[in-house]
Amino acid sequence: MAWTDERVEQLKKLWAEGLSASQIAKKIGGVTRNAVIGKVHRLGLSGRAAPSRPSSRPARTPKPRVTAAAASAPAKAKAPAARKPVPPPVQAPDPEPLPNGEFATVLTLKDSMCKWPIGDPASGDFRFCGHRTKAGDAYCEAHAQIAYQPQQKRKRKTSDATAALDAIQATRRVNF
DNA sequence: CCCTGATTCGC
DNA sequence: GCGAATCAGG
Repeated sequence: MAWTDERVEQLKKLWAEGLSASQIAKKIGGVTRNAVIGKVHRLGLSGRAAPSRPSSRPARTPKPRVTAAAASAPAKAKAPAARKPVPPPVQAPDPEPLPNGEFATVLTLKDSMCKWPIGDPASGDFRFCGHRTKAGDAYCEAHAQIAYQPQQKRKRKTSDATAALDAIQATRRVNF
C-alpha cells in the first residue's frame, strides 16, 4: 500500500484527532503502526500535543541491527563478548561469635551491636551479626555498606543492576 | 505483557 | 520515501 494523497489526509486527520499510531494503522489499513509513525515523522507532524518536550530522549545508542546481508554473511569471528560484569559487591566479614561463644540473639542483642540478620528467622538458628556499631548505628560498618548502598543504575537495562543484586545476594549466602 | 511514540537505517 | 527493528518508557 502506498501513501496516496487520500490516505495521507486520513492520517493527518486522525493523528490530529489524537488517535494513536496503531489505531490509525488499523483504521486506514494496509499499514503497520510503525509505518504510520514513520510517515508522521516524515510529514513533520510528530509530537502533536506537547510543544515543550524538554527531555526524555537525548540520544540513542543503538545496537548494530542485523541486516539480511549480515545475517547471511560469514559471521566468522564470534564476538569476544567481554562481559564487563558487575562490580564489586561489598564483602562482608564472616559472622564472629561473641565473647560468650554465641552469636547475638534477640535476647543478647545490645544497642551497640550490629543488627544484621543472619539465618532464617523462622528457624532456631536465627542470629544477628553482633559486631560493634558506631554509636547508634543499626549495623556494623561492613553491613552498613551493604544496607545503605546508594541505589545506582536502577531503571533501564535491568541486566546490570539485577546481576549486581544477584551477586550481592550470592555473597550473603556465602558469608552467612 | 500490554501499550505508546521515537529513532535509525537497509532497502 | 518507506517501514521493520529497536529503543525508551507508561
